[in-house]
Amino acid sequence: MAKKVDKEQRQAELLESAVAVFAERGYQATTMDEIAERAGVSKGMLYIYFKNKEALFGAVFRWFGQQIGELMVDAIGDIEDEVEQIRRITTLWAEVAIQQREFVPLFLDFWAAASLRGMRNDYAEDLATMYDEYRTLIIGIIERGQAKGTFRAETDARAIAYLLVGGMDGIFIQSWLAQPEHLDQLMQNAIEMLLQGITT
Amino acid sequence: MAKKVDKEQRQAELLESAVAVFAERGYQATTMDEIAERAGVSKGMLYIYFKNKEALFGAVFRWFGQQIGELMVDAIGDIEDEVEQIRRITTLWAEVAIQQREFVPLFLDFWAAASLRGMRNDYAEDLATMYDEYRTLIIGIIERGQAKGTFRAETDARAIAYLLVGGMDGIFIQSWLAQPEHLDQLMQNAIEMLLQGITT
Amino acid sequence: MAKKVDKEQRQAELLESAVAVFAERGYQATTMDEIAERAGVSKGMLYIYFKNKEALFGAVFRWFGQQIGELMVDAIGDIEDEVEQIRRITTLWAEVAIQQREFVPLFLDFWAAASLRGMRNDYAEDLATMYDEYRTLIIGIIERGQAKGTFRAETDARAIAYLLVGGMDGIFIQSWLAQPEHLDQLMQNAIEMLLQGITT
Amino acid sequence: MAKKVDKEQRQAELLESAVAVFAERGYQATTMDEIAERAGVSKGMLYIYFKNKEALFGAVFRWFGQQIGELMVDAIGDIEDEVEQIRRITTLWAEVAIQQREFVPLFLDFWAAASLRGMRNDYAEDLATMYDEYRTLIIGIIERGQAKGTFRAETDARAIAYLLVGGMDGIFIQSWLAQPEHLDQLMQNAIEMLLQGITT
DNA sequence: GATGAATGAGAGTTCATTCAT
DNA sequence: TATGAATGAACTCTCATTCAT
Repeated sequence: MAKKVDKEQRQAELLESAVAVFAERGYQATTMDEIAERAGVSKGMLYIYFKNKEALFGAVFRWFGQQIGELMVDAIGDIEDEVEQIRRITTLWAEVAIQQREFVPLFLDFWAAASLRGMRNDYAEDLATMYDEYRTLIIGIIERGQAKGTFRAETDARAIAYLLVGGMDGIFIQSWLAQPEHLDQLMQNAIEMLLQGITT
Repeated sequence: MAKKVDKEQRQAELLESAVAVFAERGYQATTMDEIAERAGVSKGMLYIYFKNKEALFGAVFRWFGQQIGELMVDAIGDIEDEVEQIRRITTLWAEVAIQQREFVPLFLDFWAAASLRGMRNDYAEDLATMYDEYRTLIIGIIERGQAKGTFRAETDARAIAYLLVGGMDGIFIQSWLAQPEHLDQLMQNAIEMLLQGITT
Repeated sequence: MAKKVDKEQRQAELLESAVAVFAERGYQATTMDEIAERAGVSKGMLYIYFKNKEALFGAVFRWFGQQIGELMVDAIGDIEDEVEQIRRITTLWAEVAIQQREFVPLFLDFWAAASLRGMRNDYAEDLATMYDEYRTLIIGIIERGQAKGTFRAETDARAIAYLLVGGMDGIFIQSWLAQPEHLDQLMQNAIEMLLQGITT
Repeated sequence: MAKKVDKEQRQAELLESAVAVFAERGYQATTMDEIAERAGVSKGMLYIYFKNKEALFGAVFRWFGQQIGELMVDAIGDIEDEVEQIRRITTLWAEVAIQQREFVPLFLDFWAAASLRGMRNDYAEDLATMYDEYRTLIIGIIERGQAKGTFRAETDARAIAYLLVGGMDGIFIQSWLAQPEHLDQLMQNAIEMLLQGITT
């Protein structure tokens, strides 16, 4: 009886349009008109599904984090060896950095948004949580590797997790700016040297 | 002839105010009124010293890059040992990340700005140049270390430079979000493990 | 769907208000606020219907040109005799100059606008086209008159058109400045003498 | 003892610079900075010689009117025949319109300025006076011609003056817009036909 | 006298958000 | 339910004018 398009699907469509426009223009330069137009709905519609522009951005933001988290978990799902798992995650990151190049500005916007606006928003918290999950994933790998004897016992798993997650983010940015020819090789080499430092 | 203060000093004052407000509010949320008020001058004054808001932001940006570059060069100036030089740079970064915590949002804004607005701006280029200099500095250290036999000959100096510079940026962000208790220790540990992988 | 009034009517209303304010104050001194207030709408509304102030002025300008063109064509519509047609056009001009006195400044602004701003605007072109049409109308009358033998064969129709159109414009301005008591009589006399020069 | 440059000469220099810039940019777009720079003096200097921007424009305006008036008087100075005098004035106008093409926008600005700002300014009055002088000059010619029998007794000298002055102004504008190839010929033809109508 | 740094009121323009239909 | 016309606060930027030096 009600409209055919169910709410969830509609929301997903709006989100998709928002992602595209935010990535193209950046948060500030993006107008609600543009998102509505891209989604093929009225502007008023956006305000039914999302409280305001910032909430829409927040939704995009969380959706993205989820996607990446899933990718990471998938990437290591069927691999036993911990060293290989670290390698896979790195490779995944390089792939994303290369293939999804157009979303880098979006990430930078996420970070910028998270760093501001004081206590009002919860971006910072969301982002922190998101990264915490990534680090926890890596810490788990390292610790399992240590239990097996693959990684040195004295390795500071938390430090490695920070360096890896941070490093990959940094390389993300750097690659966007510098566009090195063999980014994937570069990242792989970097990780190998780090692995050399922590494997037995 | 001039009225009160000399032009260079006045420009520096305005820059200082701009840095403070941009760091507090972010580029977009910052108004020229606010900067002028903070500097204790009229709004029109800003437009005498800087063509427009973006140019002012650009000036802040370049000033920052210069500061950090100088800090890095100073930090390793009187040190002979290459391993120690790497450690010093890392320590410096940690110090900056901790002590200048309020400027992290500014950097995120720099990146966000650099990633957008197409070909119009030259932030991206400036930023790329800046990071290239940092990397060149590190590559120089590694290569000198390799010549001395401190670092393994097969070490990919460029990859290390990317990981270090990117990694430090990443840790910068991560530390801002997560506020780990012993960030400096964490970074030091991470670097030690990496050094273990590349020293002979 | 639409809120209250239909778009075309709304546009016409805004145009009307704009005409009034532009005529009163001149292009530069007119503010968008003032136009909006006169129209009883918000300032933002103006920007929905017209891209910017200049575009609004351009619309006013074209609307005016159209009105006058129509008046001229109407004025000679049901008249056979060419001499009489010339007289009618002159009379019309005098009527407009007298009755629509408040719009003279607007015309002067059109001209001033057309003469400036380099290639960016197309006022000059629009204005040239508009006047070309008026001249073509007059040339047509003269030539038909020549074919009939009413006007001398050696009459330079184009020169007459220039003198008439230019002359009327000039008289327009002059009358605004000097406010002669019997402008219509004056113009009629002038035209009669010119007609004496070109009729057989 | 005092400065070498005497006040009058200085004022004339400033005026000259102002004329050039106003003609290039139009009244509104012209900045006091630009005039000062062109004159090679400080901005403050301008305000010593002219009360404000409008006063400067007014001075330019009156200076121009004077120049043209002198040109007209000179043009007919040594000519006896009234018909020829009319022809000379027309020729002069054509010459000015062609050779001083860059000043047309300035005139349009004069007119626009004169037509606005209510009672505040005296442009309108100045302009009216100026044109009145031109017309008086022409009326004088016509009347002398009538006295001699060159022009028909029933000719309305005032109407002719209006048509001529207005017509020439109009042609001025038209020529600026349309840039006809043989403007001088065109104007001459027009005047000849008019003369045919009024000569015996 | 002469300067030009400094002012600040005021303009055009944008766009997130609302709400009558 | 869905729309998109309408709002208006807020922003950037300009420039005539002043006045301390």
